[in-house]
Amino acid sequence: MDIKSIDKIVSLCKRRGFIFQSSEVYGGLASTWDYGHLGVELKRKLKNEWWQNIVTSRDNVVGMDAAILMHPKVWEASGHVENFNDPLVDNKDTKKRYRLDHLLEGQKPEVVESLTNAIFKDNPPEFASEEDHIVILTQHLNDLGETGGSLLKDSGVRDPHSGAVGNWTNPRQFNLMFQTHIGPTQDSSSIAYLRPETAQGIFVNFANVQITSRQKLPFGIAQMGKSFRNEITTGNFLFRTREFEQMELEFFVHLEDTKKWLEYWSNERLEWFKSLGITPEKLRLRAHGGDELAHYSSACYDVEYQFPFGWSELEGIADRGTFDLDQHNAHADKKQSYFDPQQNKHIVPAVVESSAGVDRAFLTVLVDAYREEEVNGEKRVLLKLAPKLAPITCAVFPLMNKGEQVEKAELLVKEVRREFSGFIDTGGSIGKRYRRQDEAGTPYGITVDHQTMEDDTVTIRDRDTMEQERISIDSILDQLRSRISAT
RNA sequence: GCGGGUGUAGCUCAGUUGGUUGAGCAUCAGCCUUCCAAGCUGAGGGUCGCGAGUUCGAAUCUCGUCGCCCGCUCCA
Repeated sequence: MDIKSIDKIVSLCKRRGFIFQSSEVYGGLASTWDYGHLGVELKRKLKNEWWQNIVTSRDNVVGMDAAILMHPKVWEASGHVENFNDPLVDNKDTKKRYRLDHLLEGQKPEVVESLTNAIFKDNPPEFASEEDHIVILTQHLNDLGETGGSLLKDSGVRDPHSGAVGNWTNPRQFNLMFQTHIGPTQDSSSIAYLRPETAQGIFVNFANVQITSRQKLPFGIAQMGKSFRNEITTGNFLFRTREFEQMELEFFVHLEDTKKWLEYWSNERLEWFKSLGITPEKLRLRAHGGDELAHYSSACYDVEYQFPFGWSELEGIADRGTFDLDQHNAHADKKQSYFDPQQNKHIVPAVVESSAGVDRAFLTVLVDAYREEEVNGEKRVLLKLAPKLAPITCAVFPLMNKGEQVEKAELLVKEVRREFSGFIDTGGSIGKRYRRQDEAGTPYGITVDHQTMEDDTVTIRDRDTMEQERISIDSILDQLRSRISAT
């Protein structure tokens, strides 16, 4: 599948009612998308699959649902206020952009020294380490504002891409958290943030949930919901957006067991994606290198999918140690701890996190399902969605759009709807109606014909094979059940 | 944010040196009655992304702006 196929999927999504661009009538809002009538069904089914797999089917995981707005101190404790931003600089000559700290790390010692002298003149502070040195330089350069760029240039900071001294812009700070105000007036005391991850809602409720659910280590708390990040660069359709939905599991364990559980959940999560019918060869687990790890994490696996635009992350499974609970214990009045009966003392549990993007999973399912086939010299576009995920499970057609066949079809679609999502289509030739449903990803089509009127049988047609079988109308629900469970 | 590309009907695209925007598909109504999109008749749908400028006249030329795509960076 080539890179163009994302465009084809965007087009199909709009044409069939999966995804529309947000605020389209006002010219659109950058990288925000709305789910249409088919999209919302697919998304709900995807989320239900996750909840069923992570929460409902397990006795050691419970769910919760925290508010999007939280006390601002949550984000100070979590490190997001401090760390969730990156000063960036651009080289106007090469048009390349760098994170300032990464850029400085790669410079020669004399360049760093020259910068240090320029910033601190004659009394530089003590640097605990080389890393600390870079952090402090980055901070000061960022604070310099108007003169930062020329300072970089004068100190001879080179562009790793060209090897030449860069024509640098002033460093600019991007805070990735959306700020808002609580209360009718916008004074500074009312600043709040839209959460950049759902995880913190779980951490600050750890003790509440643990005590009320009477769970013992190891156990998990799961949540799904919207999160917001002011991404510098968005794109690839639904892949990177500023408003997105997460499915997160925080699994609390004894500190010495994190490695074991990290392996366990990494494999569980990879298998889950496979269970959605996604091509296994296009899924992989990739361990993070040391330099890729987030500030809170000591080990991490990504579940990745091979998109037309390359291997990209669907989900991160991370060992966060005791970082989060420690942070809240240091900042908050109320302590988050666990009484371990074996050791007869209070401990701070470590956590293994699995954090998946709903919209990314949605995009993956669509991209993976998209097919163009040649049938009798004609192109057939279909979505080979897993039947359990398809927005419409079964469409019903009267072969002729008249009289008793239509009445019968209306009765049958009602029957289908007792358990599955059904849709009746009376318009156009039967072939055209099958193809419409192929494009929507509907796995089964039931057709009422002349024979139905004589012996109460109908044909059921399979989307993928296009083969039909004649069945009794009494067995429709049984047929659908067994066909779905067989996939 | 910077660089490159792009924007005409729901979708895919035409549109000449500047002169009243077209096609195919889709949609809707009717006819036809047929198990894999192409039968017949008719209808609806566009301030050519938006705003200025040049011009007698702009989809077309210029500038600005917004959205989308690719790259740089970051992440779910």
